[in-house]
Amino acid sequence: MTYKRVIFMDPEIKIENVVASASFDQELDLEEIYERFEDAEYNQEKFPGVVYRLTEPKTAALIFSSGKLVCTGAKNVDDVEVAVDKVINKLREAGIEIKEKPKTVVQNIVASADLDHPLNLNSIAIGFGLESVEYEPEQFPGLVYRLDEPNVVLLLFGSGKIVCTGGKRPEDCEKGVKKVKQELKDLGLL
Amino acid sequence: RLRKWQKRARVKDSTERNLLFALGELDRMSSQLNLPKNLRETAALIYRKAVDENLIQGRSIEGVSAASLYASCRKLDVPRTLEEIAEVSRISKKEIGRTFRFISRKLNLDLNIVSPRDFIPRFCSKLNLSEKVKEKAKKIIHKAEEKNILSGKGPTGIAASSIYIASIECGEKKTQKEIAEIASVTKVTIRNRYKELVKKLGINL
DNA sequence: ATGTTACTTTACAAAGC
DNA sequence: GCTTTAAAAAGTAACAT
Repeated sequence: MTYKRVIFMDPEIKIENVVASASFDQELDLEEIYERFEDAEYNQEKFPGVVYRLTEPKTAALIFSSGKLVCTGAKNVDDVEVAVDKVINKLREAGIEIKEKPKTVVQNIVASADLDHPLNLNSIAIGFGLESVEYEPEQFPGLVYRLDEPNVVLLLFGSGKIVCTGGKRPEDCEKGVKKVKQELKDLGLL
Repeated sequence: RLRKWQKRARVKDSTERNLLFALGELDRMSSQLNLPKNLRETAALIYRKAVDENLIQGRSIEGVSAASLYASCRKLDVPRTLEEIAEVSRISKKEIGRTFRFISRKLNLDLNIVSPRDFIPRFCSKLNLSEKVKEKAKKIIHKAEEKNILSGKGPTGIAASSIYIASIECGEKKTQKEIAEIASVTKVTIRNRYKELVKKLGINL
């Protein structure tokens, strides 16, 4: 840990949630899974997938009859793999044949960061341009800022805290935060 | 050819029927809220523009009407709360809010950011407060803006708290409950905001 | 009067209505 | 479009103590 990390991780971001998807290339009998899992939820009327929660890592898996799966709640990309492995083991223990582990694809990463400096959202909205920003304090306390490169959405708060979402890789969030930080500096708002 | 012509006539027909319905909605909501004529006209202009840009697709006419009305109030810097608009509409304030954000982005309405100051004249009038209270409340807001202690806070809550403080300072005290009802915020919010304003602006009550 | 819980916003996949 | 899942930010609201 190292040098490289210290240098390139500059705008320390904390990954709060990772959403990923995967596909077992086979159909699954959700009724069977629901019966054999002690703690799974399944209400067809409510939602077409089985909801299965893991405590370690604390995540939730949504299992569909098509054999596709969604994993949410992981605090880092590696935990997604751990969670999916546990779901596979659980399925096999329940007597459901799973040929091999599918590739997981990260679909979204939510991260938080702190600029350690209060922000004037009014000035930022005007400085960034009312057309590229959304700030409606009656509806939500955060200022919504959409970036094209990287393709992420940032929520800026008066406290200086930031939420970055929409990234596919941790670097997307890193870059996004770095970019707003620089833009704020350029406008003399930080 | 004849079919094509008939189809066009039918489309034109329904478009006109929808426009009439929307204008009727705008008029109905406007009268219920006692909005002035120029504001109704602005709302109609915004609605027509939304139709021209095909923004109604996938949205209800009532929702776009309510959002257009909210937008026109914003355009003229005499904002109503989403709560107030929702009260005279069948659409929820959540949906009116999303529709409003959508059309204001697409139509480049370039609206000013809502300032708590914009609510002072209307709220004070409803509370029968004097010109002196209005001016004092605006001064409080101005100082708070300079100190940047308003970012992210709801403008109606700040307007309400400023009025609460100003009414006491001017000897025309109104209760938190009275102000809360007119500003559509809870008394808890007024209490929290006024305590913060008093503390951070060094006001002695 | 305070405390807890819950809802607002952002992104994203999944299958089905 | 909606439904469900997760998580953060800060403000406001609703209901309980």
